[in-house]
Amino acid sequence: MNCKPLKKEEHRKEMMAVQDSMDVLSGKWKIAIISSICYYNKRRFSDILNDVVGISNKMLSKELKELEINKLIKRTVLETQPITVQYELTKHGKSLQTIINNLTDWGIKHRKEIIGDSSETHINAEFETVTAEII
Amino acid sequence: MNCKPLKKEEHRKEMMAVQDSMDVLSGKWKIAIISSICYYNKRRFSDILNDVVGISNKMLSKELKELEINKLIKRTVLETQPITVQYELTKHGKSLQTIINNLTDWGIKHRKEIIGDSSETHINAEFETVTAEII
DNA sequence: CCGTATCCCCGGGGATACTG
DNA sequence: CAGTATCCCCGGGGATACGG
Repeated sequence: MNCKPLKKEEHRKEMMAVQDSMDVLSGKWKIAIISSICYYNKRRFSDILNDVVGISNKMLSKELKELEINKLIKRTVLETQPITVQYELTKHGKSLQTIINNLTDWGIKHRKEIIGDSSETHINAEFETVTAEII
Repeated sequence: MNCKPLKKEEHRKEMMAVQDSMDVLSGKWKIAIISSICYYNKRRFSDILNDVVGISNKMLSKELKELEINKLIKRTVLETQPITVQYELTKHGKSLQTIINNLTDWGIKHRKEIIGDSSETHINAEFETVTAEII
């Protein structure tokens, strides 16, 4: 988005590229998953399931598959008993760090901009726990 | 995502921040809209409707509203006849440029990584035109 | 343990028509 | 022109159960 100096044609290509990135990252849980794996370096299915609060096994399976297709993570089956599976970031996956750091910084700026506050909760956090079953 | 050196608590905060950013950006059309406005500097509703291929007026209206709530764009009603409305990026909106540039660069890298190719079409492009009605 | 299969619901979002 | 209102469909995604 260098805005001004670009010809329309180049602008179109830039937009496609951004969209490609977003397609890879914008799944509901992608970043949380990447972050979990990155934080622990190597991580197993059930561990990630615990790290990423709220995700179902179905979704985790699906998101991991997509991340693998996009070559961001590597999946390794360990011949333990019973079988365990290990996930880790590929080089390509690690190359996301800059992006994620920028998104982090901007997210903090944004929070201040919007609510002038750096409270605990995620801005769009859901509050199911509050509305929990009464009956 | 500085991965290693962070305590769990800080890691949690970082993830929230990234998620805040993604919530703002990951709408189906957000980036295209921002990009359109940025490219032309000031832009009207119907113009954006044309720029962003495939978007409906309903969605455009909705997305613009969200962008405005997040203070990324400024909406100005012009007292023309009939009325026209002008959208432009706020300072906060413009602060996204770094992010979007990074996403652009990464998107290009990613395309090469995945298909070893820099063809014309958007990776996940839909191909409805091909499967168009035969009957 | 690591997923897949099945069921089912809800809301995202398109098409179209209408208003100020 | 710049949206709202209405209708309606489809698939994302949760809960649960099952298989290797």
